[in-house]
Amino acid sequence: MTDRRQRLLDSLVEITAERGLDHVSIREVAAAADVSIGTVQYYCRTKDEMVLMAWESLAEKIIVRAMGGMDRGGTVATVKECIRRVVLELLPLDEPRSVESRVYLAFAARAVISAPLAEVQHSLLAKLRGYLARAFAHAKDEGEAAAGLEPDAAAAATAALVDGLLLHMLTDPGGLPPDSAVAAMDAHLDRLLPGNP
Amino acid sequence: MTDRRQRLLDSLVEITAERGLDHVSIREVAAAADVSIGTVQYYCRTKDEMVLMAWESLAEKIIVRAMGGMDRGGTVATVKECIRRVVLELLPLDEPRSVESRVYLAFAARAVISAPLAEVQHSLLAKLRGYLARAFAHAKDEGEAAAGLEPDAAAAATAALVDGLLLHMLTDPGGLPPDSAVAAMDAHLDRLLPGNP
DNA sequence: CAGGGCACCATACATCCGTATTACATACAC
DNA sequence: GTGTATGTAATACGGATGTATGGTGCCCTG
Repeated sequence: MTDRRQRLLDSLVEITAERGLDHVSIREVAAAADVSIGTVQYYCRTKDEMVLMAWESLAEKIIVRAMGGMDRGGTVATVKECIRRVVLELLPLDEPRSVESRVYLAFAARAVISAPLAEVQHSLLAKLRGYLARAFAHAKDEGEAAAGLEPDAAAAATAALVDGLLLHMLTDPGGLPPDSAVAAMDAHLDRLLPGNP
Repeated sequence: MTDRRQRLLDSLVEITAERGLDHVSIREVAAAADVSIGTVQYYCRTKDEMVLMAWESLAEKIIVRAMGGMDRGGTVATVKECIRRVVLELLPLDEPRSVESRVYLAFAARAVISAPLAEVQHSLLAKLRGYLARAFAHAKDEGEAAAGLEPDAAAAATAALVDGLLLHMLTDPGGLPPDSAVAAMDAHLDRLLPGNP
């Protein structure tokens, strides 16, 4: 079944999180998943295809978890709280999300060079920005937004801030501890959507 | 002379910008700089050392240009304009800065894995945040800042936003064109430092 | 002029990589 | 029962990589 394929992609993610995307090889993935090289080749014709499939799999997982974040934990009072949950879900605030973020960053960095990977990144960011833009527009309708707020621009800035905080948390953990990152995000949202909660 | 060493590091940067940090090899660098493998080894004992030296060289160049940005172009009216010049200097808004940003991102992504590279990144971000924090503090003293602005937090958020915009411009150019990135940065600064210019 | 250090080069070696090929099982079709 | 598809494995091959080694010209000092 396809769970064999997924185990291979999970192994790739694991290796990438621990040692970086450059240390990923067919042999390493095969060993980590405890299968032969031939089996890896059976599911992924080429290494580039394997990396692309893993990236698609991870991007899907990220977007599902982030978007689903607003549903969990009962009802939400304000649009701001809704947005806050989504973006905080994307930051490396615990071990599993740290793994995910490290791999996300590795794939994103490679997307600068690889067109197929860039396509996945484009789709991921488009969904995130789209969701945020709708949320900001809704907040504007509800009168929760700051004067003159443009939903699309606010969405682009918020998405960029999330990834910037993620980048700095991962590459300079001493300079930007988790608390500061969350505080920066909260201050940003407070500026865009003033109000109590 | 040491210009030989610098030519090697420049070649490494060039290769990284065009094909990514994984395609950097001693042979490729030697060929790009039109020297022998042995010469590369003479200046850099190991490949990791070569990459680290290139990263240190680039980080220095980036910080000098960004900090120096406020001096160029005559006097500056406001603190906001001063900050704006520095951060816009860091975005990939033309070819040379696009090259620089691509390489910066490649090094930053590797800093997640490599401690020596992370140290350089920490130093780079500390200088940037330090400068921004002093600027925000100065703006606060001058009464140009929004109510309740905390210089350190504003600096961390601004630095993160710059790198987030950089990341999205490079990995999803279709989703975040240069104009939108500049607009997002301007809107961010307007929120922190309201006022005419 | 003798000699030593510096900058540079060519080559060799072991290792790892991506991929292709071949073979071996099991299961299901006819 | 024979044949065919599917999943898994073992191995081979050409190429690239990091590094070590030995050698060559050249300048400078004595």
